[in-house]
Amino acid sequence: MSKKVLSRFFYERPTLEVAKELLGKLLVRMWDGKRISGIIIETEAYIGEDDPACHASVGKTPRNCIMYGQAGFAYVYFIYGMYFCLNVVTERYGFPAAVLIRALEPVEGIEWMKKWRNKDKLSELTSGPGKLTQALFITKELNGVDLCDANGILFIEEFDSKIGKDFIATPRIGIDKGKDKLWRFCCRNNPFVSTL
DNA sequence: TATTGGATCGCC
DNA sequence: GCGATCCAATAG
Repeated sequence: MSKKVLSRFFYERPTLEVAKELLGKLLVRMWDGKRISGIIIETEAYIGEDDPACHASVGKTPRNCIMYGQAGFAYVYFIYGMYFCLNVVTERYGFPAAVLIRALEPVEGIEWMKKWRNKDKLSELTSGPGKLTQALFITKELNGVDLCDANGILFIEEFDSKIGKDFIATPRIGIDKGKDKLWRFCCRNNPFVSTL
C-alpha cells in the first residue's frame, strides 16, 4: 500500500502546474500509527504579493511567513473563528505562493473522519477546505510541517495518475478580489467537490 | 488598545 | 439567509 511520497522538486515549480498536478494525488495524515487519507480532487492557487487574494498581498507577516519559505511545507491557518485551511507551499525560497487543498475523496480511515466530523454521509466528510482539515484532524499544530518527509505526520503520495487528468478551471471560491483568475481546479463530475 | 472582517460551515 | 467564533491586521 505504501507508495511514493512527492519530493521537494514536485513543489518547487510554477504554482499553477503544482495545483493541477496535485489532483489525483493522495493526502495522508498519520495519527496514532494509522493512515487517514483522501484523493485530492479540488485545489486553488495563490501566487505572490501581486495576487490580491493571496495572504502575502499585504507583505510578509508572522502568519504568512511559511509561504515565503521553502516549497513542500504545510501552511495551515485558522479562519472564521472555527476552521482551518491547509495549503502546500510552492515555488522558490523567498517567493510567497501556495496551493489550497479544497476537497478530497475519502480513502483510508473513514471511520475516524466520521467521528471527527460528527457526520455519517460520505459526501459530507471532506467536500470543503474546512471540512477536510476537520476530517483529517489537521490543526495549527501542523503549520510548517515538511510534506516531503515520508516518516512525518502529513505528506502527499502518488496515487492514480488517471484521476487528475479530467479537470475544469473556475474562479476561486469565497474571495472578492482576483475573480478574473481561473485558479481553482477540480476533477470533473466528482461528487466530493466543495461547490459546482 | 480597539475594531473589523475573513481562502467556512451548518442550520434557519 | 445568517450566526458561530476568534485571530490577524490595521487603525488610533
